[in-house]
Amino acid sequence: MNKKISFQKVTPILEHHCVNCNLNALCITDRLDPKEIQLLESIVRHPSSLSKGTTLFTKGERFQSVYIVKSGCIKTHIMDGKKMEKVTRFYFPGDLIGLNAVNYDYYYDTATAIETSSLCQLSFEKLDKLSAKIPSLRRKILHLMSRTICDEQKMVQQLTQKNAEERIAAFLLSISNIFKARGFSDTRFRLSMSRIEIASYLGLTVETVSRALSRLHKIEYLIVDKREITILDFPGLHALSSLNSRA
Amino acid sequence: MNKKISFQKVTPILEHHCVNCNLNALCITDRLDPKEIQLLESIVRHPSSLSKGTTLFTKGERFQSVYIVKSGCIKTHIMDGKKMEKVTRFYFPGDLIGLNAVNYDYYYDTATAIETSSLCQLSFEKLDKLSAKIPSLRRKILHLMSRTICDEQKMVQQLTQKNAEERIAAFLLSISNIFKARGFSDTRFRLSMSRIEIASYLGLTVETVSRALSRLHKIEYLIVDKREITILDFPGLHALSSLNSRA
DNA sequence: CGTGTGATTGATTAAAATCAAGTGATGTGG
DNA sequence: CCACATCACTTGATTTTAATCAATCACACG
Repeated sequence: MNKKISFQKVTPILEHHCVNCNLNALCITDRLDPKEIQLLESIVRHPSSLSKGTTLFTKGERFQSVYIVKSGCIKTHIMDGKKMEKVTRFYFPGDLIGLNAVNYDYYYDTATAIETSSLCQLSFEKLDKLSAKIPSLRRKILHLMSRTICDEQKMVQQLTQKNAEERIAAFLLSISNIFKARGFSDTRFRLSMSRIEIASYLGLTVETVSRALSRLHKIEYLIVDKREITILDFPGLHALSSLNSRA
Repeated sequence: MNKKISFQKVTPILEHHCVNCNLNALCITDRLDPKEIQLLESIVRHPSSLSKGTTLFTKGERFQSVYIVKSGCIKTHIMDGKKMEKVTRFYFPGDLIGLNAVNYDYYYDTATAIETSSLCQLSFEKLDKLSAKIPSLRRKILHLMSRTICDEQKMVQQLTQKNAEERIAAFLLSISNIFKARGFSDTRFRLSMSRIEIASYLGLTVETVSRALSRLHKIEYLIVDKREITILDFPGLHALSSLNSRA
Protein backbone atom coordinates (compact mmCIF):
# COMPACT_ATOMS: atom_id res chain seq x y z
CA MET A 1 0.00 0.00 0.00
CA ASN A 2 2.47 2.65 1.14
CA LYS A 3 5.85 3.03 -0.36
CA LYS A 4 8.56 1.71 1.91
CA ILE A 5 12.10 2.89 1.69
CA SER A 6 15.24 2.28 3.65
CA PHE A 7 16.60 5.44 5.18
CA GLN A 8 19.95 5.05 3.52
CA LYS A 9 18.63 5.30 0.02
CA VAL A 10 17.14 8.75 0.25
CA THR A 11 19.04 11.81 -0.85
CA PRO A 12 20.98 13.48 1.92
CA ILE A 13 20.77 17.23 2.14
CA LEU A 14 24.33 18.39 2.41
CA GLU A 15 25.94 21.15 4.48
CA HIS A 16 23.58 20.62 7.39
CA HIS A 17 24.75 21.65 10.83
CA CYS A 18 22.83 21.59 14.11
CA VAL A 19 24.47 24.82 15.22
CA ASN A 20 23.02 26.74 12.31
CA CYS A 21 19.68 24.98 12.32
CA ASN A 22 16.78 27.38 12.51
CA LEU A 23 14.80 24.87 14.56
CA ASN A 24 17.16 25.00 17.50
CA ALA A 25 14.72 26.54 19.94
CA LEU A 26 12.16 23.83 19.17
CA CYS A 27 14.57 20.95 18.93
CA ILE A 28 16.36 18.70 21.35
CA THR A 29 19.32 21.09 21.07
CA ASP A 30 17.42 23.76 22.97
CA ARG A 31 19.47 24.97 25.97
CA LEU A 32 22.55 23.03 24.97
CA ASP A 33 25.69 25.14 24.65
CA PRO A 34 27.56 25.18 21.30
CA LYS A 35 30.10 22.62 22.45
CA GLU A 36 27.37 20.23 23.49
CA ILE A 37 25.54 20.78 20.24
CA GLN A 38 28.71 19.85 18.40
CA LEU A 39 28.90 16.61 20.37
CA LEU A 40 25.30 15.92 19.55
CA GLU A 41 25.90 16.73 15.93
CA SER A 42 28.49 13.97 15.75
CA ILE A 43 25.77 11.39 16.24
CA VAL A 44 23.17 13.03 13.99
CA ARG A 45 22.60 11.66 10.54
CA HIS A 46 22.03 14.49 8.11
CA PRO A 47 18.44 15.07 7.19
CA SER A 48 17.03 13.04 4.37
CA SER A 49 14.02 13.77 2.28
CA LEU A 50 10.91 11.64 2.42
CA SER A 51 8.24 12.01 -0.22
CA LYS A 52 4.56 12.04 0.62
CA GLY A 53 3.17 8.64 1.55
CA THR A 54 6.58 7.15 2.27
CA THR A 55 6.95 5.12 5.43
CA LEU A 56 9.82 5.94 7.78
CA PHE A 57 9.45 2.91 10.03
CA THR A 58 6.81 0.29 10.60
CA LYS A 59 5.25 -0.99 13.81
CA GLY A 60 7.12 -4.08 14.89
CA GLU A 61 10.31 -3.13 13.13
CA ARG A 62 13.45 -3.16 15.25
CA PHE A 63 13.89 0.10 17.14
CA GLN A 64 17.21 1.75 16.67
CA SER A 65 16.79 5.41 15.94
CA VAL A 66 14.67 8.33 16.87
CA TYR A 67 13.99 11.00 14.27
CA ILE A 68 13.57 14.73 14.40
CA VAL A 69 11.36 16.38 11.82
CA LYS A 70 13.32 19.01 9.94
CA SER A 71 10.57 20.00 7.53
CA GLY A 72 7.18 18.72 6.46
CA CYS A 73 4.82 16.62 8.53
CA ILE A 74 4.85 13.02 9.68
CA LYS A 75 1.99 10.98 11.11
CA THR A 76 2.31 7.94 13.32
CA HIS A 77 -0.47 5.42 13.03
CA ILE A 78 -1.48 1.93 13.97
CA MET A 79 -3.17 -0.48 11.66
CA ASP A 80 -5.94 -1.86 13.74
CA GLY A 81 -7.36 -5.28 12.95
CA LYS A 82 -11.01 -4.83 12.16
CA LYS A 83 -11.24 -1.06 12.18
CA MET A 84 -9.42 1.43 10.02
CA GLU A 85 -5.98 2.76 10.83
CA LYS A 86 -5.75 5.00 13.85
CA VAL A 87 -3.56 8.09 13.64
CA THR A 88 -1.74 8.41 16.96
CA ARG A 89 -0.02 11.70 16.36
CA PHE A 90 1.19 14.34 13.92
CA TYR A 91 4.80 15.50 14.08
CA PHE A 92 5.98 18.92 12.97
CA PRO A 93 9.46 20.45 12.53
CA GLY A 94 11.42 20.09 15.75
CA ASP A 95 9.32 17.19 17.04
CA LEU A 96 11.04 13.99 18.07
CA ILE A 97 9.58 10.73 16.76
CA GLY A 98 10.03 7.33 18.37
CA LEU A 99 10.15 7.96 22.10
CA ASN A 100 7.39 5.47 22.72
CA ALA A 101 9.54 2.69 21.26
CA VAL A 102 12.26 2.92 23.90
CA ASN A 103 10.40 0.58 26.17
CA TYR A 104 10.06 -2.17 23.63
CA ASP A 105 12.81 -3.04 21.23
CA TYR A 106 10.61 -2.45 18.25
CA TYR A 107 8.64 0.51 17.00
CA TYR A 108 5.25 0.80 18.59
CA ASP A 109 3.56 2.46 15.63
CA THR A 110 4.18 3.23 11.98
CA ALA A 111 5.52 6.61 10.81
CA THR A 112 4.54 7.94 7.42
CA ALA A 113 5.14 11.27 5.72
CA ILE A 114 1.89 13.05 4.90
CA GLU A 115 3.76 15.58 2.84
CA THR A 116 7.30 15.81 1.51
CA SER A 117 9.41 15.93 4.65
CA SER A 118 12.99 15.77 5.79
CA LEU A 119 14.28 14.23 9.00
CA CYS A 120 17.38 13.97 11.11
CA GLN A 121 18.20 10.50 12.38
CA LEU A 122 19.74 9.79 15.78
CA SER A 123 20.83 6.38 16.99
CA PHE A 124 19.09 6.02 20.32
CA GLU A 125 21.94 3.99 21.71
CA LYS A 126 24.41 6.75 20.96
CA LEU A 127 22.02 9.39 22.20
CA ASP A 128 21.62 7.50 25.45
CA LYS A 129 25.37 7.19 25.94
CA LEU A 130 25.89 10.82 25.12
CA SER A 131 23.21 11.85 27.56
CA ALA A 132 25.22 10.20 30.34
CA LYS A 133 27.97 12.71 29.64
CA ILE A 134 25.80 15.76 29.09
CA PRO A 135 23.45 16.37 32.03
CA SER A 136 21.47 19.02 30.19
CA LEU A 137 20.87 16.60 27.34
CA ARG A 138 19.72 13.94 29.77
CA ARG A 139 17.37 16.45 31.29
CA LYS A 140 16.13 17.49 27.88
CA ILE A 141 15.27 13.93 26.93
CA LEU A 142 13.47 13.37 30.21
CA HIS A 143 11.55 16.58 29.70
CA LEU A 144 10.57 15.63 26.19
CA MET A 145 9.32 12.26 27.35
CA SER A 146 7.49 13.79 30.25
CA ARG A 147 5.90 16.32 27.93
CA THR A 148 4.83 13.55 25.61
CA ILE A 149 3.09 11.84 28.52
CA CYS A 150 1.30 15.09 29.32
CA ASP A 151 0.35 15.55 25.67
CA GLU A 152 -1.19 12.10 25.56
CA GLN A 153 -3.02 12.77 28.81
CA LYS A 154 -4.40 15.96 27.33
CA MET A 155 -5.57 13.94 24.36
CA VAL A 156 -7.33 11.53 26.70
CA GLN A 157 -8.95 14.45 28.43
CA GLN A 158 -10.13 15.89 25.16
CA LEU A 159 -11.61 12.60 24.09
CA THR A 160 -13.52 12.17 27.30
CA GLN A 161 -14.66 15.71 27.89
CA LYS A 162 -15.08 17.43 24.56
CA ASN A 163 -17.66 16.97 21.87
CA ALA A 164 -16.87 16.89 18.16
CA GLU A 165 -16.97 20.62 17.58
CA GLU A 166 -14.86 21.41 20.64
CA ARG A 167 -12.27 18.86 19.58
CA ILE A 168 -12.04 20.35 16.10
CA ALA A 169 -11.73 23.83 17.54
CA ALA A 170 -8.96 22.69 19.89
CA PHE A 171 -7.24 20.85 17.08
CA LEU A 172 -7.20 23.86 14.79
CA LEU A 173 -5.93 26.08 17.58
CA SER A 174 -3.14 23.65 18.32
CA ILE A 175 -2.16 23.55 14.65
CA SER A 176 -2.29 27.33 14.62
CA ASN A 177 0.07 27.41 17.60
CA ILE A 178 2.42 24.99 15.92
CA PHE A 179 2.66 27.20 12.85
CA LYS A 180 3.09 30.28 14.98
CA ALA A 181 5.93 28.72 16.98
CA ARG A 182 7.65 27.87 13.71
CA GLY A 183 7.42 31.37 12.36
CA PHE A 184 4.44 31.00 10.07
CA SER A 185 1.07 32.69 10.14
CA ASP A 186 -1.20 31.40 12.86
CA THR A 187 -4.32 32.83 11.24
CA ARG A 188 -4.00 31.38 7.77
CA PHE A 189 -2.49 28.01 7.03
CA ARG A 190 -2.87 24.88 5.00
CA LEU A 191 -3.63 21.60 6.72
CA SER A 192 -1.27 18.90 5.55
CA MET A 193 -3.57 16.13 6.74
CA SER A 194 -6.74 14.83 5.14
CA ARG A 195 -10.14 14.88 6.81
CA ILE A 196 -9.83 11.15 7.26
CA GLU A 197 -6.60 11.59 9.17
CA ILE A 198 -8.05 14.35 11.31
CA ALA A 199 -11.09 12.21 12.04
CA SER A 200 -8.94 9.25 12.98
CA TYR A 201 -6.71 11.36 15.20
CA LEU A 202 -9.64 12.94 17.00
CA GLY A 203 -11.67 9.76 17.32
CA LEU A 204 -14.45 10.93 15.03
CA THR A 205 -15.79 10.04 11.61
CA VAL A 206 -15.00 12.01 8.48
CA GLU A 207 -18.59 13.13 8.24
CA THR A 208 -18.56 14.55 11.73
CA VAL A 209 -15.32 16.41 11.06
CA SER A 210 -16.73 17.81 7.87
CA ARG A 211 -19.93 18.93 9.55
CA ALA A 212 -18.08 20.52 12.45
CA LEU A 213 -15.84 22.46 10.06
CA SER A 214 -18.86 23.57 8.08
CA ARG A 215 -20.57 24.80 11.20
CA LEU A 216 -17.51 26.69 12.42
CA HIS A 217 -17.40 28.30 9.01
CA LYS A 218 -21.10 29.10 9.14
CA ILE A 219 -20.85 30.84 12.51
CA GLU A 220 -17.84 32.69 11.09
CA TYR A 221 -15.24 31.46 13.51
CA LEU A 222 -13.12 30.55 10.53
CA ILE A 223 -13.05 30.13 6.77
CA VAL A 224 -12.61 26.65 5.39
CA ASP A 225 -11.50 26.34 1.80
CA LYS A 226 -10.59 22.73 1.30
CA ARG A 227 -7.44 22.38 3.40
CA GLU A 228 -6.85 26.09 3.65
CA ILE A 229 -7.94 27.43 7.04
CA THR A 230 -8.33 31.07 7.95
CA ILE A 231 -9.12 31.74 11.57
CA LEU A 232 -11.43 34.70 12.08
CA ASP A 233 -12.31 34.47 15.75
CA PHE A 234 -9.58 33.28 18.09
CA PRO A 235 -11.45 34.17 21.29
CA GLY A 236 -14.50 32.35 20.01
CA LEU A 237 -12.51 29.24 19.19
CA HIS A 238 -10.74 29.36 22.52
CA ALA A 239 -14.00 29.70 24.37
CA LEU A 240 -15.42 26.80 22.41
CA SER A 241 -12.49 24.50 22.95
CA SER A 242 -12.53 25.62 26.59
CA LEU A 243 -9.61 23.59 27.89
CA ASN A 244 -6.00 24.58 27.42
CA SER A 245 -4.46 23.92 24.05
CA ARG A 246 -1.05 22.53 23.23
CA ALA A 247 1.65 24.62 24.88
CA MET B 1 -12.87 18.29 50.48
CA ASN B 2 -10.06 15.76 50.68
CA LYS B 3 -7.79 15.51 53.61
CA LYS B 4 -4.38 16.95 52.85
CA ILE B 5 -1.29 15.97 54.73
CA SER B 6 2.35 16.75 54.45
CA PHE B 7 4.39 13.68 53.76
CA GLN B 8 6.54 14.16 56.82
CA LYS B 9 3.75 13.72 59.29
CA VAL B 10 2.73 10.22 58.38
CA THR B 11 4.03 7.22 60.25
CA PRO B 12 7.11 5.69 58.69
CA ILE B 13 7.18 1.95 58.41
CA LEU B 14 10.50 0.93 59.84
CA GLU B 15 12.99 -1.71 58.75
CA HIS B 16 12.28 -1.22 55.07
CA HIS B 17 14.97 -2.13 52.60
CA CYS B 18 14.80 -2.10 48.81
CA VAL B 19 16.93 -5.22 48.58
CA ASN B 20 14.38 -7.26 50.49
CA CYS B 21 11.35 -5.63 48.92
CA ASN B 22 8.97 -8.14 47.43
CA LEU B 23 8.09 -5.70 44.68
CA ASN B 24 11.53 -5.68 43.16
CA ALA B 25 10.57 -7.29 39.89
CA LEU B 26 7.84 -4.69 39.37
CA CYS B 27 9.74 -1.73 40.71
CA ILE B 28 12.34 0.64 39.38
CA THR B 29 14.92 -1.62 41.02
CA ASP B 30 14.27 -4.34 38.46
CA ARG B 31 17.54 -5.44 36.82
CA LEU B 32 19.70 -3.38 39.09
CA ASP B 33 22.41 -5.35 40.86
CA PRO B 34 22.50 -5.38 44.68
CA LYS B 35 25.17 -2.68 44.85
CA GLU B 36 23.15 -0.38 42.65
CA ILE B 37 20.03 -1.06 44.67
CA GLN B 38 21.94 -0.03 47.76
CA LEU B 39 22.88 3.24 46.09
CA LEU B 40 19.29 3.78 45.13
CA GLU B 41 18.18 2.95 48.62
CA SER B 42 20.25 5.80 49.96
CA ILE B 43 17.96 8.28 48.26
CA VAL B 44 14.69 6.48 49.04
CA ARG B 45 12.53 7.77 51.82
CA HIS B 46 11.05 4.85 53.72
CA PRO B 47 7.46 4.11 52.87
CA SER B 48 4.82 6.04 54.70
CA SER B 49 1.23 5.18 55.14
CA LEU B 50 -1.55 7.17 53.54
CA SER B 51 -5.12 6.64 54.64
CA LYS B 52 -7.98 6.47 52.17
CA GLY B 53 -8.93 9.83 50.73
CA THR B 54 -5.65 11.48 51.65
CA THR B 55 -3.94 13.59 49.02
CA LEU B 56 -0.29 12.93 48.28
CA PHE B 57 0.30 15.97 46.10
CA THR B 58 -1.87 18.50 44.35
CA LYS B 59 -1.82 19.78 40.78
CA GLY B 60 0.22 22.96 40.66
CA GLU B 61 2.26 22.10 43.74
CA ARG B 62 6.01 22.30 43.30
CA PHE B 63 7.40 19.08 41.84
CA GLN B 64 10.18 17.57 43.83
CA SER B 65 9.63 13.87 44.29
CA VAL B 66 8.32 10.87 42.49
CA TYR B 67 6.64 8.13 44.49
CA ILE B 68 6.48 4.38 44.20
CA VAL B 69 3.39 2.60 45.46
CA LYS B 70 4.38 0.03 48.04
CA SER B 71 0.87 -1.11 48.89
CA GLY B 72 -2.69 0.02 48.26
CA CYS B 73 -3.90 2.05 45.32
CA ILE B 74 -3.49 5.68 44.30
CA LYS B 75 -5.44 7.61 41.71
CA THR B 76 -4.27 10.71 39.90
CA HIS B 77 -6.97 13.11 38.85
CA ILE B 78 -7.56 16.59 37.52
CA MET B 79 -10.24 18.91 38.75
CA ASP B 80 -11.77 20.22 35.60
CA GLY B 81 -13.54 23.56 35.57
CA LYS B 82 -17.12 22.96 34.62
CA LYS B 83 -17.17 19.19 34.55
CA MET B 84 -16.46 16.71 37.32
CA GLU B 85 -12.99 15.54 38.22
CA LYS B 86 -11.30 13.34 35.66
CA VAL B 87 -9.32 10.33 36.90
CA THR B 88 -6.16 10.15 34.80
CA ARG B 89 -4.77 6.90 36.14
CA PHE B 90 -4.72 4.28 38.87
CA TYR B 91 -1.39 3.27 40.39
CA PHE B 92 -0.73 -0.13 41.94
CA PRO B 93 2.21 -1.53 43.95
CA GLY B 94 5.44 -1.03 42.01
CA ASP B 95 4.05 1.80 39.90
CA LEU B 96 5.92 5.09 39.77
CA ILE B 97 3.88 8.26 40.24
CA GLY B 98 4.87 11.69 39.03
CA LEU B 99 6.72 11.14 35.76
CA ASN B 100 4.46 13.53 33.92
CA ALA B 101 5.59 16.36 36.21
CA VAL B 102 9.22 16.27 35.12
CA ASN B 103 8.51 18.55 32.23
CA TYR B 104 6.95 21.27 34.32
CA ASP B 105 8.25 22.21 37.70
CA TYR B 106 4.93 21.49 39.32
CA TYR B 107 2.72 18.45 39.54
CA TYR B 108 0.49 18.04 36.57
CA ASP B 109 -2.31 16.30 38.41
CA THR B 110 -3.43 15.47 41.94
CA ALA B 111 -2.65 12.14 43.59
CA THR B 112 -5.03 10.70 46.15
CA ALA B 113 -5.15 7.36 47.94
CA ILE B 114 -8.32 5.44 47.15
CA GLU B 115 -7.51 2.92 49.88
CA THR B 116 -4.99 2.82 52.68
CA SER B 117 -1.66 2.85 50.89
CA SER B 118 2.03 3.17 51.54
CA LEU B 119 4.58 4.82 49.32
CA CYS B 120 8.30 5.26 48.89
CA GLN B 121 9.44 8.77 48.14
CA LEU B 122 12.35 9.61 45.83
CA SER B 123 13.74 13.06 45.26
CA PHE B 124 13.73 13.41 41.51
CA GLU B 125 16.80 15.58 41.57
CA LYS B 126 18.74 12.91 43.40
CA LEU B 127 17.33 10.19 41.20
CA ASP B 128 18.39 12.10 38.13
CA LYS B 129 21.90 12.58 39.44
CA LEU B 130 22.16 8.97 40.45
CA SER B 131 20.96 7.86 37.03
CA ALA B 132 23.96 9.63 35.50
CA LYS B 133 26.17 7.24 37.43
CA ILE B 134 24.13 4.08 36.93
CA PRO B 135 23.45 3.41 33.24
CA SER B 136 20.95 0.66 33.97
CA LEU B 137 18.99 3.02 36.19
CA ARG B 138 19.00 5.67 33.48
CA ARG B 139 17.73 3.07 31.06
CA LYS B 140 15.09 1.94 33.50
CA ILE B 141 13.73 5.44 33.93
CA LEU B 142 13.64 5.97 30.18
CA HIS B 143 11.84 2.67 29.77
CA LEU B 144 9.31 3.55 32.41
CA MET B 145 8.58 6.87 30.78
CA SER B 146 8.38 5.30 27.37
CA ARG B 147 5.99 2.68 28.71
CA THR B 148 3.87 5.39 30.25
CA ILE B 149 3.61 7.05 26.84
CA CYS B 150 2.51 3.75 25.34
CA ASP B 151 -0.01 3.22 28.13
CA GLU B 152 -1.54 6.60 27.49
CA GLN B 153 -1.63 5.91 23.77
CA LYS B 154 -3.43 2.65 24.44
CA MET B 155 -5.91 4.58 26.51
CA VAL B 156 -6.47 6.96 23.62
CA GLN B 157 -7.00 4.00 21.34
CA GLN B 158 -9.51 2.47 23.70
CA LEU B 159 -11.44 5.70 23.95
CA THR B 160 -11.64 6.12 20.20
CA GLN B 161 -12.25 2.54 19.17
CA LYS B 162 -14.11 0.75 21.93
CA ASN B 163 -17.66 1.08 23.12
CA ALA B 164 -18.65 1.12 26.77
CA GLU B 165 -18.87 -2.62 27.24
CA GLU B 166 -15.56 -3.27 25.50
CA ARG B 167 -13.86 -0.65 27.64
CA ILE B 168 -15.20 -2.19 30.82
CA ALA B 169 -14.10 -5.64 29.69
CA ALA B 170 -10.62 -4.34 28.88
CA PHE B 171 -10.46 -2.48 32.17
CA LEU B 172 -11.34 -5.55 34.21
CA LEU B 173 -8.84 -7.66 32.32
CA SER B 174 -6.13 -5.10 32.95
CA ILE B 175 -6.96 -5.05 36.67
CA SER B 176 -6.92 -8.82 36.62
CA ASN B 177 -3.44 -8.74 35.07
CA ILE B 178 -2.23 -6.28 37.65
CA PHE B 179 -3.36 -8.54 40.48
CA LYS B 180 -1.85 -11.56 38.80
CA ALA B 181 1.51 -9.86 38.36
CA ARG B 182 1.47 -9.01 42.05
CA GLY B 183 0.81 -12.55 43.13
CA PHE B 184 -2.91 -12.32 43.77
CA SER B 185 -5.77 -14.15 42.16
CA ASP B 186 -6.58 -12.90 38.69
CA THR B 187 -10.02 -14.48 38.66
CA ARG B 188 -11.41 -13.10 41.90
CA PHE B 189 -10.55 -9.65 43.24
CA ARG B 190 -11.94 -6.58 44.87
CA LEU B 191 -11.97 -3.30 42.99
CA SER B 192 -10.55 -0.53 45.12
CA MET B 193 -12.15 2.17 43.03
CA SER B 194 -15.75 3.32 42.99
CA ARG B 195 -18.01 3.15 39.95
CA ILE B 196 -17.70 6.91 39.67
CA GLU B 197 -13.92 6.63 39.46
CA ILE B 198 -14.11 3.85 36.91
CA ALA B 199 -16.55 5.90 34.85
CA SER B 200 -14.34 8.96 35.01
CA TYR B 201 -11.26 6.97 34.07
CA LEU B 202 -12.96 5.30 31.12
CA GLY B 203 -14.74 8.42 29.92
CA LEU B 204 -18.21 7.10 30.66
CA THR B 205 -21.00 7.89 33.10
CA VAL B 206 -21.68 5.87 36.25
CA GLU B 207 -24.93 4.60 34.81
CA THR B 208 -23.24 3.27 31.72
CA VAL B 209 -20.57 1.52 33.80
CA SER B 210 -23.22 -0.01 35.98
CA ARG B 211 -25.24 -1.21 33.01
CA ALA B 212 -22.20 -2.66 31.29
CA LEU B 213 -21.23 -4.57 34.42
CA SER B 214 -24.77 -5.85 34.80
CA ARG B 215 -24.81 -7.06 31.25
CA LEU B 216 -21.46 -8.81 31.54
CA HIS B 217 -22.87 -10.48 34.63
CA LYS B 218 -26.05 -11.44 32.81
CA ILE B 219 -24.22 -13.09 29.93
CA GLU B 220 -22.11 -14.86 32.57
CA TYR B 221 -18.74 -13.47 31.60
CA LEU B 222 -18.26 -12.55 35.24
CA ILE B 223 -19.95 -12.19 38.61
CA VAL B 224 -20.33 -8.73 40.03
CA ASP B 225 -20.99 -8.47 43.74
CA LYS B 226 -20.56 -4.84 44.61
CA ARG B 227 -16.83 -4.30 44.18
CA GLU B 228 -16.03 -7.99 44.22
CA ILE B 229 -15.40 -9.29 40.72
CA THR B 230 -15.19 -12.94 39.73
CA ILE B 231 -14.19 -13.56 36.17
CA LEU B 232 -15.90 -16.59 34.64
CA ASP B 233 -14.99 -16.34 30.99
CA PHE B 234 -11.55 -14.98 30.16
CA PRO B 235 -11.70 -15.88 26.46
CA GLY B 236 -15.07 -14.23 26.21
CA LEU B 237 -13.82 -11.05 27.85
CA HIS B 238 -10.71 -11.03 25.70
CA ALA B 239 -12.75 -11.43 22.58
CA LEU B 240 -15.03 -8.65 23.67
CA SER B 241 -12.26 -6.23 24.54
CA SER B 242 -10.60 -7.30 21.27
CA LEU B 243 -7.48 -5.15 21.48
CA ASN B 244 -4.44 -6.02 23.53
CA SER B 245 -4.64 -5.39 27.25
CA ARG B 246 -1.99 -3.93 29.54
CA ALA B 247 1.23 -5.89 29.10
C1' DC C 1 -33.02 5.96 63.03
C1' DG C 2 -32.61 9.26 59.58
C1' DT C 3 -29.13 10.96 56.14
C1' DG C 4 -25.97 10.65 52.63
C1' DT C 5 -23.34 8.11 49.40
C1' DG C 6 -22.78 4.50 46.06
C1' DA C 7 -24.98 1.73 42.97
C1' DT C 8 -28.62 -0.02 39.98
C1' DT C 9 -32.38 0.24 36.73
C1' DG C 10 -35.73 2.51 33.70
C1' DA C 11 -37.38 6.20 30.39
C1' DT C 12 -36.12 9.82 27.43
C1' DT C 13 -33.00 12.69 24.85
C1' DA C 14 -28.99 14.16 22.44
C1' DA C 15 -24.85 13.36 19.87
C1' DA C 16 -22.39 11.14 16.69
C1' DA C 17 -22.19 6.92 13.81
C1' DT C 18 -23.92 4.87 9.95
C1' DC C 19 -26.05 4.69 5.58
C1' DA C 20 -26.62 7.04 1.39
C1' DA C 21 -26.12 10.20 -2.29
C1' DG C 22 -23.75 13.52 -4.72
C1' DT C 23 -19.98 16.98 -6.04
C1' DG C 24 -15.62 18.32 -7.66
C1' DA C 25 -10.89 17.43 -8.44
C1' DT C 26 -7.45 14.33 -10.19
C1' DG C 27 -5.76 10.77 -12.68
C1' DT C 28 -5.89 6.75 -16.26
C1' DG C 29 -6.27 4.58 -20.31
C1' DG C 30 -8.53 4.12 -24.67
C1' DC D 1 -9.01 14.59 -25.67
C1' DC D 2 -12.68 12.41 -23.63
C1' DA D 3 -14.88 8.69 -20.94
C1' DC D 4 -14.33 6.58 -16.75
C1' DA D 5 -12.73 5.59 -12.33
C1' DT D 6 -11.26 7.07 -7.98
C1' DC D 7 -10.55 9.84 -4.17
C1' DA D 8 -11.56 13.50 -0.83
C1' DC D 9 -15.00 15.87 0.83
C1' DT D 10 -19.76 17.46 1.81
C1' DT D 11 -24.56 17.14 2.97
C1' DG D 12 -28.84 14.72 4.20
C1' DA D 13 -31.71 10.96 6.48
C1' DT D 14 -31.80 7.40 9.81
C1' DT D 15 -30.10 4.63 13.51
C1' DT D 16 -27.42 3.60 17.46
C1' DT D 17 -25.08 4.57 21.58
C1' DA D 18 -24.43 6.56 25.64
C1' DA D 19 -25.81 10.76 28.25
C1' DT D 20 -29.24 12.69 30.90
C1' DC D 21 -33.09 12.69 33.90
C1' DA D 22 -35.40 10.23 37.42
C1' DA D 23 -36.54 6.83 40.80
C1' DT D 24 -35.24 3.39 43.94
C1' DC D 25 -32.36 0.38 46.79
C1' DA D 26 -28.62 -0.87 49.97
C1' DC D 27 -25.62 0.17 53.20
C1' DA D 28 -22.55 2.71 56.17
C1' DC D 29 -22.24 6.23 59.61
C1' DG D 30 -23.09 9.67 62.83
